[in-house]
Amino acid sequence: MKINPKKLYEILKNEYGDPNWWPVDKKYHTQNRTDFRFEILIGAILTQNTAWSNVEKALMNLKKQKKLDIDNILEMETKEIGELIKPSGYFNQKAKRLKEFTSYIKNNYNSNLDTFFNRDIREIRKELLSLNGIGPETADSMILYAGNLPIFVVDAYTKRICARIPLETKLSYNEIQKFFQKELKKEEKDTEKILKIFNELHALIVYLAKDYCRKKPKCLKCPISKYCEYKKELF
DNA sequence: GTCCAGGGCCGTT
DNA sequence: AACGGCCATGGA
Repeated sequence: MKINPKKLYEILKNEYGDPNWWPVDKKYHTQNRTDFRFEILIGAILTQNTAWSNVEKALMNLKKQKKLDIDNILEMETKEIGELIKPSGYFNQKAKRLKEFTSYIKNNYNSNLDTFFNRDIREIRKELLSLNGIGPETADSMILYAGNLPIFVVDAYTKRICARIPLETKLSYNEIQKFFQKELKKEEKDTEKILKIFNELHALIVYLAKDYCRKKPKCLKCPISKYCEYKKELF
């Protein structure tokens, strides 16, 4: 049986419902008069090749010290940032990346995230990619989940699932992204709904990959197994 | 103890 | 262009 991105979305949506993504404690930001989008931007860097449970500990450390905003990040020495974000791993390079990214926003956009995101997506993306430590997935996560702008995020899970089904043979980041965006826009014209699908489908793919499409897959109960050619180890 | 997680950079081929 | 080594913590 054949499957496409829209069908995949419908099956996973039926399986998992509304994903809670990207998790942010908005009450914290309301009380402290900080921008919750900044937490998403920082989280996007902290979660690079790292379990979210570890990122939560790092974000919690920053919140406890009331350092989770642009000016307070920039006031800290890189070493001090590293101490707070240590649970998220790679803390030396991530501390440097956080500081570089944050100073970029302050210096070029006067710390105004509305100004930063209220532009052409391709411009935003190009700028993010020019910063050290921000690659395609981090940039696109920032644009989609902090900027609330329609771009499809590809990660290692998406590539794995595409290869196994198979959905798309060219497995480079850009090819997979183009494929999903084209296919999903083909079936849905409403901009708001496209944004919602981009937002949710990436999250749902992560769930699927964690529960079933693992490195050692659990195809037996996988919700898409009948659409997938990769059924080597049915246990 | 081993494996892996919501990647990206840099050097080598 | 593609690949390997490296970065680091914590949970399974």
